[in-house]
Amino acid sequence: MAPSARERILVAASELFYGDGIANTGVDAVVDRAGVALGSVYKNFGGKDGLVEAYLRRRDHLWRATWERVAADAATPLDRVLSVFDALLLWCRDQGADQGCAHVAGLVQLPAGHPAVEVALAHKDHLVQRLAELAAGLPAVDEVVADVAIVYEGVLVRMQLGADPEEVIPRARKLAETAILCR
Amino acid sequence: MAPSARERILVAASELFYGDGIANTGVDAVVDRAGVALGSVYKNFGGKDGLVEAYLRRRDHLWRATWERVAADAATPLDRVLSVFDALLLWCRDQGADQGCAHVAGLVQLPAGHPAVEVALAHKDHLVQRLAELAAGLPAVDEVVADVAIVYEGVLVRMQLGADPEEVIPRARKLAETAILCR
DNA sequence: CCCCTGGTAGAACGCCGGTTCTACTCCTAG
DNA sequence: CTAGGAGTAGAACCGGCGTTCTACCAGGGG
Repeated sequence: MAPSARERILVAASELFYGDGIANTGVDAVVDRAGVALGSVYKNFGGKDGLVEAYLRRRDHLWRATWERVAADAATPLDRVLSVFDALLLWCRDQGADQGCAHVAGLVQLPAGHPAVEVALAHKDHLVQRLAELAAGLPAVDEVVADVAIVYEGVLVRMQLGADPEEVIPRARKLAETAILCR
Repeated sequence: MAPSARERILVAASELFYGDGIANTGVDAVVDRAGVALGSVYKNFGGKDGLVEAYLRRRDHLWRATWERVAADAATPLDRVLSVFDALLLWCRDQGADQGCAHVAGLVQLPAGHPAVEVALAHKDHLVQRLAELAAGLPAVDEVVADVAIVYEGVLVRMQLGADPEEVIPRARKLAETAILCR
């Protein structure tokens, strides 16, 4: 069956908010791209703020799913922490990440107090939280997580600046690995 | 003598654009904070776009100056590449960087084709360019630069997410160092 | 059969913010 | 002394965009 208006809106918003920026994307543009009535946006999300929040929430959901799928295949604690990079490469191959992290971008663009801000912060909290769980078994877990988090955020920005995912993500993985091993 | 209106505007714009976001900061807000007439903004910068461009240009200028000052004190090629982190720590201590990199933020917020976009890109070009020059003498310069760039961008994002500069910058420096040495 | 839910279509409102304009003041170089 | 550049103060314009409202339509469960 045809996807619901809600889903179509969310997909269109995702592409536009991520590609052109949140402030630069009008509700009208989302409506046009989704091929949907303006009212449907307000029926489903209550307004642009709600739409932005749902957009980040959905992206968070999708990311966690692909990461978990990849992490499940990792055997050792080392491979498990480094699975963020494998998941990221997978993510880039079918979604692209040439605008960096949508949640960091959200934090930059949204005014303090915007409902979507806490979603973005929760996304990042979850990142280090989950990294710590996956690193269990390694010595100095906190140190490892802090290092991996730096490299992870860094590679996202580098891609935003035009770096090739296929080249830079493996490099980041290696970088994080030697940081963990050569301590 | 009292600073010129142009300078006052630039300082106020810097604080507001960086702290609250570019799109979220109206020209009026800049005018109020600078204690200046609205006309002075348009006399000096031609409009908000020009002001944004000048804001990023000035920040680029300031950053290069502090980096060069720090880099000049480094004796070995290793210390020279790693001087970005020393400079960053210095920068954070008197300007703060709790919103991450202003140029990356600019790229996220500004529509494609905005005059300030090329300023931001030039800033990042210069970063890797200068890193390569400073790394001269080390084996595999390109690899080193790519790694350091990742770590540098990463630590900026981590600070934006609330990490303490005094803790995370030294960690990033160490991280980059072991990446270079344990190759 | 009917009503409720979800969706459509389009007009209209209202505000915010970037921009422009005019008139006035102060200071300094020539 | 004076002309011009820099700055001020404030009003006014206007376009974009988020939001609201009304009227209408399809379908499925009670």
